[in-house]
Amino acid sequence: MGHMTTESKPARPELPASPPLTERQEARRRRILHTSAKLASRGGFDAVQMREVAELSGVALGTLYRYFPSKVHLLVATMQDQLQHLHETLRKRPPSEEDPGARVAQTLMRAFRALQREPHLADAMVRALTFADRSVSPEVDTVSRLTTAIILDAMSLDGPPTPEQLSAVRVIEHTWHSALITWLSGRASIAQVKIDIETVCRLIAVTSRPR
Amino acid sequence: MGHMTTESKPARPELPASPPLTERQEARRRRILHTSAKLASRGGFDAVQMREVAELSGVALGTLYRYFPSKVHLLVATMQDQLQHLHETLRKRPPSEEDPGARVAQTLMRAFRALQREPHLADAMVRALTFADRSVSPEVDTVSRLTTAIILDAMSLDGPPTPEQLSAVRVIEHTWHSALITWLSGRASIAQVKIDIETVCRLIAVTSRPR
DNA sequence: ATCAGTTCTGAAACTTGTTCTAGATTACCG
DNA sequence: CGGTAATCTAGAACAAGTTTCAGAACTGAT
Repeated sequence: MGHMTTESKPARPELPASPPLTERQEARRRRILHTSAKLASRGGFDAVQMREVAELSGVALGTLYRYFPSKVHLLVATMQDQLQHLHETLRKRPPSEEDPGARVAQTLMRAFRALQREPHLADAMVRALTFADRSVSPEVDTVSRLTTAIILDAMSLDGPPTPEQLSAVRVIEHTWHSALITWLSGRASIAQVKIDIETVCRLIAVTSRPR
Repeated sequence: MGHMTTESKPARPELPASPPLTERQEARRRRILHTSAKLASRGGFDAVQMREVAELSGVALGTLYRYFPSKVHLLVATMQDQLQHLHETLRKRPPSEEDPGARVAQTLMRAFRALQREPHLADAMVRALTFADRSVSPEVDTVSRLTTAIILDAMSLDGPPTPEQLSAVRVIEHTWHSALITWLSGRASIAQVKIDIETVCRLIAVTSRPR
């Protein structure tokens, strides 16, 4: 995979992020993300080829790399994008269960069903996420924050979450990502993922009750 | 990363696995694994370069690929190897805690400290593990079974584990892998990983008690 | 409208995983 | 020991991620 060295970079001198993007730049960015999602839906991680993304987006390869400094950056950004949509969708139909743990489980299973409809896209995004090295940390962190927000939303707590609840949420996220990976690589069935999610969601009850 | 297509392969026709290896073949395999671990210890996933592994192992590139059909296969096999060692080491000093959950947490923290001594090696192995696609499933499954065995050992149950306990162990494994990734990519501190492990290990208490 | 600086393009080059091929070596069988 | 099939070697070739560079197009300020 080319270089992908783990060296520290001198605080990326460019990147169209700090200065606000012009309209055409925003459009380019959007076009690239769209192409990326389309190719990913077709054939997963391997099907997203930088040259092809550039070509289909009507952009030079160098430009693609200016917007997204690596394939992993691109796919993580794609995931951010998709997660935003998901978050909005989920917001509209809040979970119906009573128990907070059950609500979270229900929400995650909804998300899981959405991923099942686009397994290749899921593959590309999740693989990129777990393969990301330190240079992608900020972007991965954003994804993580989004996921946390979705779970906390599902819990619909009265007040702010306790540290214990936040720990439980972290563990739920861990389980969620890892369970997805086992499913995507064919080592776990859908039913198994469901069980794992339901199992980990019991932690919410544990951390809500006084010990 | 070259090809790495996701297509199904025709049930690998060769591979020195089914027929027992000759002595020289066993030696070659061992040499390769050793080189792999050495390079990985130096610079992580990226530092394990197939040409260099071949050269340092005194083996042609084609031979390396005959023994390990991809870089990910090689690194997962390396992980298998390391896990065996770890398992034996852990067996010698069983955890001292009373509570099963605490025993598991203690064991995993020991393993974590071992990984901290070779963070680059840990990086290479864990990244390979989570990046593995379907073609590596059998090997990844072996690693998973080893990990399960280590955790079950730490629990030192009286009888065979209940299905609920097995679910808890699965979730613990998920958390373990994912927490390692966040640590390796610099998004979580050692202390944070510790908290996550301790949090998830509470599930053992939950699933041991009658509900 | 012009100029300077940035951004974008097109194309080649480079890196590393992976595959392929022709010829040597080795292992095993009679 | 001789022959044959499997294995190994050396090296080229190929694929896809990444970098680089010269020049065209665009932007913003004057």
